[in-house]
Amino acid sequence: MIDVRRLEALVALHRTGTVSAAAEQLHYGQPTISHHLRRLEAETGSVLLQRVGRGLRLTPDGERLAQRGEEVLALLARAEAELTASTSLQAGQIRLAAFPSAAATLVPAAVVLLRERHPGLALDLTEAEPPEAAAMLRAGTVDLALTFAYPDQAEPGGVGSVTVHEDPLYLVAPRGLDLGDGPVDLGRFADTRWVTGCERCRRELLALCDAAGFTPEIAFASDDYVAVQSLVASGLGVTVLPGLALRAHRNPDVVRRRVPGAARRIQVTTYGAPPHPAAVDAVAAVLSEVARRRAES
Amino acid sequence: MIDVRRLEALVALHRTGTVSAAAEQLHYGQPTISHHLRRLEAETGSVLLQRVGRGLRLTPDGERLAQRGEEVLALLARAEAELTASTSLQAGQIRLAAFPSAAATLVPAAVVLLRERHPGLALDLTEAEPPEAAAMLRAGTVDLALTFAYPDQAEPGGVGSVTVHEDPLYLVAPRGLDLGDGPVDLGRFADTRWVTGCERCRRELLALCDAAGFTPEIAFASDDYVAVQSLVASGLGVTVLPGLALRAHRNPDVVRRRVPGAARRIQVTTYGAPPHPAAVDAVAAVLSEVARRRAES
DNA sequence: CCCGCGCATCGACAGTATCGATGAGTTCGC
DNA sequence: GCGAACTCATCGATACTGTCGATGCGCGGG
Repeated sequence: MIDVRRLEALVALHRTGTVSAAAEQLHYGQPTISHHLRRLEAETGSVLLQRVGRGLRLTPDGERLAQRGEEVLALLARAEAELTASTSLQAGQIRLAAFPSAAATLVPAAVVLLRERHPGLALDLTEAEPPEAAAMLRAGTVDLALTFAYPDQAEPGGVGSVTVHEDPLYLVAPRGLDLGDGPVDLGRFADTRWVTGCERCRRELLALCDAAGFTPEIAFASDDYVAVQSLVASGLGVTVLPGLALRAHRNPDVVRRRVPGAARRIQVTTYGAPPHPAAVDAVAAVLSEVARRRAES
Repeated sequence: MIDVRRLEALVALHRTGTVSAAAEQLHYGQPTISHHLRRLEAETGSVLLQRVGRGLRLTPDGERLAQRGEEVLALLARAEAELTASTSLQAGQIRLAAFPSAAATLVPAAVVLLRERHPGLALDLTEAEPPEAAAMLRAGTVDLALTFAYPDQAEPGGVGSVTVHEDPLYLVAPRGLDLGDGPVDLGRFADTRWVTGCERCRRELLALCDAAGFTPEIAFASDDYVAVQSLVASGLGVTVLPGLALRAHRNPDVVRRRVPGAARRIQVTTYGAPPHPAAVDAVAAVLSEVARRRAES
């Protein structure tokens, strides 16, 4: 493989016309350029240069190689510039996975903030529930994920998460139902029919009801929080939904009350251990800040 | 500037998936690849790799850089291949300057022979009288030239010539003129009107006539040997033409006789001193051989 | 004819590419 | 659950070479 430094010397010679000028342009000494040129000829087994008077001239082969070399150097410079742009957060494409209610709430806000802070960074969003998101991180399909986890839930392997928000859970009931004031007791709904969300949410619901001393009768399950609210509004039963889902969409025919002590953790999840690429850290920071603002409001 | 060897390590890692396999592919030890990757990250200030389990994975930045690196390596390989092809005479474009009568005789024969010997080499012909040809060699416009010189003529500076053929000179007269047998004596035409060729040929003609004891009356001058023969055929006068010009074109209405001891040297002229690029030497050799064959026939 | 300019050569030094040996962390199988 | 095997990181040693300053050589200009 041709040594690029030698090519650089040839290109500089081609540009400047003399070895000394080439050396100056590259901030080298003149013997260094001479050395590289001689080695380049020896290593390629070609005649690239010709002494003429007190100067040098490129042979046709040398001329063509210098042109090729210019392309190579340009491509290298371009690659370096791209990398620098990405490292300095002036450019880049970050692929983000987020669960539906975050995709509808946190992500749009994060996009706005990211555009403000790092105009060159672009987000590419994919909707995915936490287990899929972890799998996508492992597979390298996405660079970053917004996930959630319920208390005492183990983290999937290979990924690292930082909790950025505690998302309280709400009991959601049809509008006609009088929930009274103060904290709500799930036990009141032991004999009511229930609607529940995705697999993981259903497990958490079962745990909550178990703590309240009963086993709920599940009438319907859907991971679509809009559909779930519609079912509740139509009087099919009650449900428990996290705050973000209710913020993303609020059916006017349902009422809600916080379930004391019940919450899920909203997490920014990355693959592997730090350090992460600067762009990944930047997007993670923006997501954290958006979540924190949401928590304060 | 990014070091290409480090890029190579990154590309190999990208291709193979593990450092060890990359090392094997590049015929290096594993610590060498590790070293290059670490240095690449340090020198670019980027996070390109991530430890995962007992292996490594490329970050998005690393992935992009690996792709760019692949392009760079491909371009380098291509440049090297082109150069090798040229050096081994499998490809190449040689620019040749030749004076008109050689362009019409020697060059076509050389093209045929060249195509036979080195099918990859291509000739690019420019017509030029010897002084122009020397200037073009000096300017780098052509790589090789066919020139001619009369005896005692000094060689222009910066170029080197090898004589490949002695081209005899002929007295050319209208068909009706009886030239008799045996060597022709220019003195016979002291009172005839003369036609002559280019500047240099005219000087040689004057020298020949001077040696024969008279000064010719020049009725017409043209560097076009076809036109000169037409003028002679129409009875305007007589002329002296070299063998190649008569071989390139022979007006049926003229007769010729050798001028004893008069000849011009046909030369292959190159720029500067050897060594020359292999392709230049190859074309020069073919031109020499064609000229030698012509001399023998 | 001599001076200046440009390249080649030489010797020396520093930087580093490379390797083998070894250590640390992870995965897999028994 | 523990050991074996695998993968990468680290370390020290060595040889290579990129780089420079000094100097020699050849050519062109004053």
